[in-house]
Amino acid sequence: MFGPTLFADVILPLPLEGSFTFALPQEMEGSAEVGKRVIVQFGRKKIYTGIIKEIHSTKPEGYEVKEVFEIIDDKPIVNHFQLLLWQWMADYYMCTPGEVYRAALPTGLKLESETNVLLQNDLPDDIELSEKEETIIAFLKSEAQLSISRVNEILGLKNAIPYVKSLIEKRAVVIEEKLDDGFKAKTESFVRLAPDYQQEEKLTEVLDKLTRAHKQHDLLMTFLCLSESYSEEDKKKISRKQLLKEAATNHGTLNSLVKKGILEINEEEVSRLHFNSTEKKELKPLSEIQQDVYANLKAGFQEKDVALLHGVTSSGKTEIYIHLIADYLKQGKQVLYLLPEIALTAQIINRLKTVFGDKAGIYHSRYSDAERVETWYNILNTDAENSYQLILGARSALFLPFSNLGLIIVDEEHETSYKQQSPAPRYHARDSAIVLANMHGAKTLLGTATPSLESYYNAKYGRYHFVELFSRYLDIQMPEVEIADIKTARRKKLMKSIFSPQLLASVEHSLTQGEQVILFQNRRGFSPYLECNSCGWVPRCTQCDVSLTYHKFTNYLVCHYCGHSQSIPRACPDCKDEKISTRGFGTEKVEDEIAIFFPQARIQRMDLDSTRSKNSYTKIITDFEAGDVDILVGTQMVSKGLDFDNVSLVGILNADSMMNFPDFRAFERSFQMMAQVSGRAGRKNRQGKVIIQVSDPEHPIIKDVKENNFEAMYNHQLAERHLFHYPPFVRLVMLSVRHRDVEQVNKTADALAIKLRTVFGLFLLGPEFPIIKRVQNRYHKNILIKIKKDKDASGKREFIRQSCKDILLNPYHRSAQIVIDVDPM
DNA sequence: AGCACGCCGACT
DNA sequence: GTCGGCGTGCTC
Repeated sequence: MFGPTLFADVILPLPLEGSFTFALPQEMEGSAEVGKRVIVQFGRKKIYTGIIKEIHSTKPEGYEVKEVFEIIDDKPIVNHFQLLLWQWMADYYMCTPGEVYRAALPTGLKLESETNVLLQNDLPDDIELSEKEETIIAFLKSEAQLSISRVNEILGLKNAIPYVKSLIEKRAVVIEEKLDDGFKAKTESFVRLAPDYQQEEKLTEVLDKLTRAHKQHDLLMTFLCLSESYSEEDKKKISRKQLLKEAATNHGTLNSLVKKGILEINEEEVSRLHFNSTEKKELKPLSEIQQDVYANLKAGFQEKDVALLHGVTSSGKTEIYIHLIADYLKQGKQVLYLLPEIALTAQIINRLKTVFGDKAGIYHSRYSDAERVETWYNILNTDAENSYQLILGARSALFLPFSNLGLIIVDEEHETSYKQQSPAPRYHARDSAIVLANMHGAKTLLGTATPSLESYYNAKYGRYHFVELFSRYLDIQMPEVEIADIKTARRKKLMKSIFSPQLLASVEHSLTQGEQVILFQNRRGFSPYLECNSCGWVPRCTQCDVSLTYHKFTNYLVCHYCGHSQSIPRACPDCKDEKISTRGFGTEKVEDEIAIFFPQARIQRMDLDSTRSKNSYTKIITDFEAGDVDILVGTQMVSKGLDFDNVSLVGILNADSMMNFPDFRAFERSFQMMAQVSGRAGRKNRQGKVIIQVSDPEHPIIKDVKENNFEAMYNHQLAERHLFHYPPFVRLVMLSVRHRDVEQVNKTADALAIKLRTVFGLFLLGPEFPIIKRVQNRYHKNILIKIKKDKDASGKREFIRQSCKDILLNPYHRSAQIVIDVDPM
């Protein structure tokens, strides 16, 4: 007997280490290829789509090999560069290749099976069934098939499998594994002339006959007019939707013409991507300064692979990017332009679309999954006519099947949202972009008005090429920054609600001038929490260890960690007092309070809650741009990617809350945030104003913001990071031990720490409870490891990985969960 | 992750 | 006695 000769190592979308080997049946030997998807059975019944990582002829020892069910693709959908990137990510961020695969592919490309329960064909009617089994059968008679989750739902059980199993034994039902269809091409109906009527004479004849059927006559005429304007290649077809709209008629009329055999309707696949081949505009010429920067960057790329462009807001960075992109596209290279999710606004997209037209594609979470799949295929087919050469996208765009990258731009490089928090892979898109670029021999450009300390350090010490651009475009002046000392104001009873007198006066002034105001409060909701006036009781989340945030609009208390919400207690459960009042303030409260002082002003709020629906975000921005809003109240969302022309005042309501955040990056972040928000003030020909309300006006960070002194802030922070061993001088790895039971968390975390301390010694901090020690009923305890940069980093990583594995092998600890976060933010 | 198996407490 | 909980082990 001859066994199979070829085997495929397959990556499965599971949190399991390594890949799994399947046998390739003879008939697949020719078509199997690395990067193609395969359908395989894994475990007793589950079916998954895996990716072929390698093909070889080494028969694995020690277990029975299963066969590949089917090869899905004609051509690989994942290329060599991608597999390399996945491998690097799994390695560096200490997760499994399956987890990377999960994150990388749009959902429509990874099918997973679902178990369906079906009625046995010749159902014997003399079987005895329990009540629950009867229920299942009754439902099956009306619904034909039920998923396991549906069965659970019907029976109101968590796990109904035993009942299904018993039914199978009684030969009443069968089960089958069904793959979701996943991606489906979109179809549209097209109308064309039937072959018999394609000659002129025939048509005239028909039109004459139709004189009595006015509607049909008109419809046919409309069709002919429309098809006139199309070229031969389109074979004179018109979309049904368009035809009916133009002819202002209904389906019936069209159907009559079809019945008479004059017209035909066909379903055809169409693209979901929008190609509108608009006239492309010429590149705007660069200003002299921009031209210098452009030349400087190009020269820098001759020597270094990464460049950092530190350019103040409105310095025209985007214009420089556009020229660089054009340059790489001309060389036939692909370009990836990464932006944080919230900065991917219509503004920036339109700007690039007008220059690059159909060469530019967009990829981010607000696009449907089907669109993402089409974008994926589009990039895969590099030689196709409509192939994108430039992709504008959020961090996940990193995973697209680029084959020929020349340049990656990471805009707003300092943004923490580039780091994926969960689930694994907890990757940083900026750092991964640099790695990806290296694989392609491409260059990376990091751009920002407020560099991260990491990038700044790399630039300062020569790892990156460094370019600074300090003059604003059209010589717009930097805003004047004023500090409002709210501690003193409060003592002197000068504060009006949450506003300092300076701020109110300035808002008044701006409004009378017909100018717009932005108020920034880095906290959503109405109040951070409620508190009982007599006993100090604070409502807390039942699942997590946090106080609930009060949302006035919905009149609910919401947990910002798990999303749990509940209504407001009428009285304090502890002391029965009915006086419960709000403490602190969020965007909602700012919105309410400012309305009291300026009742005639049009106020709009922009935060996670007000932009939840699909188009609300764009609407708020267009309204604000159009001048339909006087005061915009928002969280950090207002600081991203918006170019407003008429904003003369920016108010930062509570700088303390950012600076007092217990994190070693708090000062860096506060500085960046304040600088970014300030950048929204002062456009065109007048100087804008920024008012920062803060309790400690003498704080060095406040001083640095006021003087717009980047250097001072960076140098001071760098010195501190150096002294206390924090990034960029060391690499951090955060281990989070989680368990339902506090005692268990303590014990497991301690055991892990002891093991790790043998290598890391004093470079291990903790274990300690984070500020939020319980999330969704699980206790967390963190261990922070600092890895010195000069040492063998990959060996250390391996040691950490192994230690976690060892701990979880110990029966005493195995019920705990350990989450590894490399370079946590 | 998902699933099966096996052990233990609390109810018809 | 069985139902349903959860801990444990395995998947090419």
